[in-house]
Amino acid sequence: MPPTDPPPAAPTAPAPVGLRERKKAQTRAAIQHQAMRLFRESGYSATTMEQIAAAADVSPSTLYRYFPTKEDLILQDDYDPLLAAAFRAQPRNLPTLEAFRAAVFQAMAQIPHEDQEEALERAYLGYTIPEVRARAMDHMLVTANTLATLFAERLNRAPDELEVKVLAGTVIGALLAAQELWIADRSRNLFLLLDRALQCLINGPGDLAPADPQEA
Amino acid sequence: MPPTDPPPAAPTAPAPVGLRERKKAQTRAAIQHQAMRLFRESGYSATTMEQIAAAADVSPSTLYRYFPTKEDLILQDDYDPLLAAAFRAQPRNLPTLEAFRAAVFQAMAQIPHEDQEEALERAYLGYTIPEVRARAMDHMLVTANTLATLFAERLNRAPDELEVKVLAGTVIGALLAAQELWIADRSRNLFLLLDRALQCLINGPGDLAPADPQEA
DNA sequence: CAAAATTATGAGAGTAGCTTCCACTTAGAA
DNA sequence: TTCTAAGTGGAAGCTACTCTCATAATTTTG
Repeated sequence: MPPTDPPPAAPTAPAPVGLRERKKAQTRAAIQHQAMRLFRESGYSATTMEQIAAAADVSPSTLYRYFPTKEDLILQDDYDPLLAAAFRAQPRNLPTLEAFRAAVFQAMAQIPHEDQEEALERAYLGYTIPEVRARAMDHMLVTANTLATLFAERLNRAPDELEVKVLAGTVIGALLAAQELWIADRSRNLFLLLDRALQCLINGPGDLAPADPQEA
Repeated sequence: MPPTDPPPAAPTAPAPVGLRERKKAQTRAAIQHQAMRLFRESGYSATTMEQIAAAADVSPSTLYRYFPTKEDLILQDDYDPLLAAAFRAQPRNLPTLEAFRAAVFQAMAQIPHEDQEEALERAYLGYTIPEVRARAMDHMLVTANTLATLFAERLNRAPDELEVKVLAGTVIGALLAAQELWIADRSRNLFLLLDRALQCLINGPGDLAPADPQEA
């Protein structure tokens, strides 16, 4: 039911052991790296799949096997499982949203700094290029369902209960709000914005005072 | 900055007066109607743009002039201005979310029943076909910004304030939750689900009780 | 009412990404 | 070493989509 997932195995979860798996991960990384370089230098749409294949020293058919669509070159990563694990590890007495907020930061802390940089660059491209942004937004639906499942699990409720889904939805909405402000001014700290957005959900009554820009 | 919008004039807002405008609206409707029929009969991807053009009795180039992409055949409508107008017409003393809830139903009431049916069918297709869903989700961003502007206007705040954007984001999240439940079981009333989802936002503390499935 | 200006339409060729097919090579296991 | 399975490469086809220019219709103007 959820949207398309990358057929080839994800890069992180099961650390590659065999020689084959290692080469595969290597090829994937090389392709993605070269693609990002070309996008940076020549622009996304001006870069053809053939150019990327050539730069990464593989054939177009191989490229297509690793990244079924051009957008996947930007979108593919998989930090969601990391976040899920961090969330499950939160103490049960914490309110759901607080637990989520903590999980976000713990998960982020596990990602090497250089990978964070790259993820941010991909996030930016993923927002500015319409086709990619569309796919990225689509992935938000998957994330929303993942969140609903996690929340339901924690709350002893069904994942398809309206209230649970709404809660997950609001979190997604907060993420979007933070992301958008970051895109508008990338000198701001995305994670700080994210934290503040979640804080709005936590203490917010959902509604604001009409005129006064102050609410603590 | 917002995603691509349909270049040709929208069908609703300024009621077509001249002969030219009327013919244009007619052609647009014919194309979209034929496209939906073909999609229903043969499936989305199995239907080519040429077939649609032929069925609507126009040339492919004309088809592209009306609907720049295949997805637009499903996505194009413009009820957002209707909603905006309805929201602006709400009494100022109503809390923001309540005003929005009322606006949704007032706007919906203005849409002829048959058009509602068609909109629902398009919404369904727009969710089940991955490429289209991606574009639909992308449009959610535009809607989120529209909402932020409307809310900011009503609250005497800046539209790019985090709290305002978060509020708009949560509304989007609630809409998504309702839509998803409706997709899972289309015999349910989408607007009722939507209402309940918004209600969750209004009275919800944002967080739920852990074990008890009851909260009134 | 007729001519001019504006705008919609049609036809065609061209681009490029995605997708598929088949033959080949290479890595890992018995 | 031999068998098996998987990754790889080359080429071709399909189709969404773009661009240009000539033609036809509609509106406006004289």
